[in-house]
Amino acid sequence: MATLGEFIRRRREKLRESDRQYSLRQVSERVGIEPSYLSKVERDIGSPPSEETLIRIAQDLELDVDVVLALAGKVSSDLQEVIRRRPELFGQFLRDLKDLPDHAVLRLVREVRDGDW
Amino acid sequence: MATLGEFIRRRREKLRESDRQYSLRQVSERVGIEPSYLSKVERDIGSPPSEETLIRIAQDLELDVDVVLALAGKVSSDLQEVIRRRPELFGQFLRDLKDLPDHAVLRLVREVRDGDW
DNA sequence: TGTACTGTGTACTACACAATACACATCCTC
DNA sequence: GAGGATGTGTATTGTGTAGTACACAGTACA
Repeated sequence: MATLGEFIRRRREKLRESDRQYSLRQVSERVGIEPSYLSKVERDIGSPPSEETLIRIAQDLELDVDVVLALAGKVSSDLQEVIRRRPELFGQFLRDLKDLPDHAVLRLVREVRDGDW
Repeated sequence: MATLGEFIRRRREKLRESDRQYSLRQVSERVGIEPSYLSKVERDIGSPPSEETLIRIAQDLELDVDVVLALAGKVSSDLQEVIRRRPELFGQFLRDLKDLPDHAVLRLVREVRDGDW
């Protein structure tokens, strides 16, 4: 798995092949941070940006927010909120799901979506 | 719902009715923090303790760790880890479950526990 | 060939977090 | 009524977070 910095840099350079708007400076300007800071982020120097900044970066580069946050060692605050509202329920549930293979979890996902809840 | 401080204080005073070992000072000593700090925590003054400290408090008072962390606005780092390992999968899943009533989630919990996974 | 843009290095900073240290007044209880 | 235990007020602190500011060297291109 890539680091946060590698992941962002690769994506930005990919987008830049077909669109000059994706230089480090232009992205940093749209996102609202200093170019030197984005440069550091892309080289994994220092602590990763805040959740808000990571979300803006992910959006500008059309990346999955949860994946970007995960690479930064974070969990989106709205997901945390889901757990905090019912800590016993979701705490236990997640620990039960922890080691289930993807396909088993996906089966549950489909069940919830199709079911008559 | 009670605040973190109220919740801890009530529990400690309850335990203390039948066991003098649960004075603020004695709990703080077992937990490894200053009495004045625990006093502030119980009165919701300042920012809540770190995850590690909250876990030790919860264990000393025999409280559910996830509930105590939730009252402090936190989510246990091992639960966060579960999400960070598979952010797309669990991100979507949790958002799907967000508004499901308890009984429906419990049905899923039982399914996972009893099922042939 | 200069000017405009590229990414990067160094120094600095404001703020929040997670506490400690210690004195103080009050209360049991023997 | 003396000594220890109880909870609390005030001041202070070290560490990490999340950046900014700005100068600098290399590259592109017109």
